[in-house]
Amino acid sequence: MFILCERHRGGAVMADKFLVIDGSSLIHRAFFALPPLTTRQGIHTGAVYGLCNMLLKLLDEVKPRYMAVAFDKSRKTFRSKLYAEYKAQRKPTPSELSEQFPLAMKVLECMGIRTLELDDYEADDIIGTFAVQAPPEVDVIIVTGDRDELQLIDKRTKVFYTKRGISDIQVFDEAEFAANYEGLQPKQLIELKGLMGDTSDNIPGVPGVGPKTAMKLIKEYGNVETVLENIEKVSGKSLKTKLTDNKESALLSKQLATICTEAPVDTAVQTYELQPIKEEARTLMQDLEFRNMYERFAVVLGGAQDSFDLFGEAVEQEGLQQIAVNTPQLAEELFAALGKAKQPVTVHAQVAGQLPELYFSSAEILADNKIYLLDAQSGCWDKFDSWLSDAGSKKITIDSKELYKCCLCRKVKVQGIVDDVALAGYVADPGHSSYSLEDLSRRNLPGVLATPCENLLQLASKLRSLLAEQQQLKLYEEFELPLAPVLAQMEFAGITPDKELLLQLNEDMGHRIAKLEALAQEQAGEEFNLKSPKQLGVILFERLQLPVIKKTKTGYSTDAKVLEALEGKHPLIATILEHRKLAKLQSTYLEGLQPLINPKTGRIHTHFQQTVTVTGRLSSTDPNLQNIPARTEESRQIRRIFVPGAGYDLLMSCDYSQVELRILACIAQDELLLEAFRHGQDIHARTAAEVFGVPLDEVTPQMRSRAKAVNFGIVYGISDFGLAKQLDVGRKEAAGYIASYFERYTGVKKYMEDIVAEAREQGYVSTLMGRRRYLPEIRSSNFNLRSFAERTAINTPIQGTAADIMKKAMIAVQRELDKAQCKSRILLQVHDELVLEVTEDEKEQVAQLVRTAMEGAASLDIPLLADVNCGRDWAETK
DNA sequence: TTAGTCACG
DNA sequence: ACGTACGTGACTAAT
Repeated sequence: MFILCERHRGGAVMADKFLVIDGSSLIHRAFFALPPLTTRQGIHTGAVYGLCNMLLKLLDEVKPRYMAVAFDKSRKTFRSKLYAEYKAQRKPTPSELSEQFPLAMKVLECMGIRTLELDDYEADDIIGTFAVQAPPEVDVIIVTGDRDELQLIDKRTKVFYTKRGISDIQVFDEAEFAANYEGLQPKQLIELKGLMGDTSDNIPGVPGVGPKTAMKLIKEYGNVETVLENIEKVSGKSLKTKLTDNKESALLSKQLATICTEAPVDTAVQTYELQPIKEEARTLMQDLEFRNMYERFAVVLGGAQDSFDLFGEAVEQEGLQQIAVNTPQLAEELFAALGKAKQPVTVHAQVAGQLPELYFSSAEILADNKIYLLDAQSGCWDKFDSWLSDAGSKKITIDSKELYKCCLCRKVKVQGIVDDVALAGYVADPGHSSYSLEDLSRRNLPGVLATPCENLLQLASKLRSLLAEQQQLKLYEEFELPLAPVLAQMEFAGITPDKELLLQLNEDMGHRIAKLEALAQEQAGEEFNLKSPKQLGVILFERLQLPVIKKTKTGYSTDAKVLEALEGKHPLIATILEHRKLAKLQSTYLEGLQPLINPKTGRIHTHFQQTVTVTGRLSSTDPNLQNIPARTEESRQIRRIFVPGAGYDLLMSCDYSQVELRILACIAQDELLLEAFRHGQDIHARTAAEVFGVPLDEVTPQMRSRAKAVNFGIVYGISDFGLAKQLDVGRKEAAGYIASYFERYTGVKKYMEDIVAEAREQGYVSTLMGRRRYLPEIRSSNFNLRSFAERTAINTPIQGTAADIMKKAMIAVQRELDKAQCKSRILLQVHDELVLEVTEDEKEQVAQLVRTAMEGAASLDIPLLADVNCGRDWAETK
């Protein structure tokens, strides 16, 4: 979402960062530190691969606005230095190393990152020039494996120095430098070098003066010149002689060690601004066999990503003209073409860098061998807003949510999207892992690989007829298609975190974890990584000889169940359990959420995936806001982080009460279950009464909790083993519960048998709304596979129907909010819960509206119930 | 990249 | 006589 990713400009909160990389020293480091990776053609790529990985990390962490990579042009001294290392380490030859430089430069340039080299200058000098001449409002960060460059540190210039290898970075600013160099100024580094010299750089210095003496002298006199003026005051006769005899050498050495800050390079910082990655980089990465590298860069730099492959390729292959709409004439031309289109127009939205782009095509436009590209910077976009929001102008797309979002940035509500082929493909068969244009075309248009526009048009018509055949058109048109704009609104809105609280909780958690770590080391009697199940296994089961309860494929199991069983046998166990819990909370929720707070909006914009799950549920990623802790009081504190944003007063949580069991009752037509719900009974207590054969008012809390587990188990496709494990009772006892359950709930029992038989016959199961899931393995002769498919057959109609109902509810809630022109809005969906942001004055109205919409989303034989709660944070809404 | 672990409904 | 609850995503270590 470009508008949200846009950098702060003017009145910036943070200064722009200029990342200046010493390509030579890093390649050198990487070359010797990393495994000698080669391609099939025998090209050494290890060092460049390492450099790329490092850049990715830097881009991600530093988020620079500008970047340049400097290389040494004259590499003679460099080479001789390398040869010694080569002899010592038996690594690839220096000539192979020198080949790394042009390769690295090629890769960087291909990605759109500027590289620099200059005759008669070293990388140092180029870097020094940037450090001094970059505009004062820019922060400069130098990344290097060369300690000399520490002399460039000043208020706005930091050095990331790579210690051994390239992954271990030490950050030097003025304070860190002082701490490492006994209080010297960074600029005094050259004075040190002037006296002690540097053999690897052929700087002679004063023979016989090493780091210790040099440091002492410079600390006392400040610079080489003053030292030389005061030779007679220096203690030690031989030192006096050495200094006297090497005055010239000392002064020359100082000069040699001084990095030039006036190299003739282009210092106009704008020309180093990072750009979205160029498409050519993809091919080069493939040639070099760098897996995922292009995509990883595309993520940090921006640029076309996967689902658009086909567009890019087709444009080239077919010799189509891609027309960037950036003049009023071209805008007029496109506008006319859109007006003339008899068939729907295909629109593809994507975010390149920070800007949304729309690609337009249609059968007619294609006949002219054209594709139009419109971006937000062109100044022509306004003209198309009305077309985009005109319901009569039919549009076909893939990923309509992205299109909605791109236009929401401009406050335009897109209408007239008649097809989203990804959603169509997903409804037709939700079992695939990808619904990209390429994969959809491969699966549904065998042998036809045309232009993206043609593929979209063909896919839309083909999938439509398939859906009609499968009686899924309604599901597609009335559930999935209209849900997309609702999700777009939710993602666009995002949810506000209380950043202060987040940092506070993180700090507290950090202290608690540190204490536990120390305690664990003490209790174990040795140091080990608590986060490593493997190391922990060795400690527990070999050193401490604790009984092995469970094994995994690779060794001992150390999961919470196992640890709980061992609790009490050794004090370490309790420490580990506590540490695990806290470390999880910290890394996933406290640390993990921070980078996902959008700097522009200050909010967290999750992504709701509409084509991921096999059951029809949504999923949430980057971050996953559907698994924020809730189950224990302590972990629920994390939910306090989520608060109403500016202009809102409360969060409102609306959740369905027992949807899945209600749905089970209806699908199974089980009289007992239906009756329980009709009478509004506590469903788990009622189940307990039935299973344990006692009157409702004699059900104990333990009986109720067991019955609750039975109810869950039923929905999952119960087994005595699973239930026994869950309840921590014997298998026979669990089997007994199940038997008595089925004795009472005969409708449920029959449903389970029938649905498995139906799945076997048809090859799929369906939800009440006709959503299908194919289960080919239900006919497998492999017991495991078949059993799994059978449990799935039982669960999917229940989970899937619940998902369908929630989708319908969301569409209704959004419609009603819009109709009533409410400011309040939906932010999150957590399977059976909606979270909204509301204003105090709309509170009652919205509560009423949401409850009505949710409870009316389906008419079953029994009523649906939704509970509504408000609070000043998410934890309070329970 | 995979396996283990654990957060949610 | 098989070996097991359904559906997700993120983080970490180790390959």
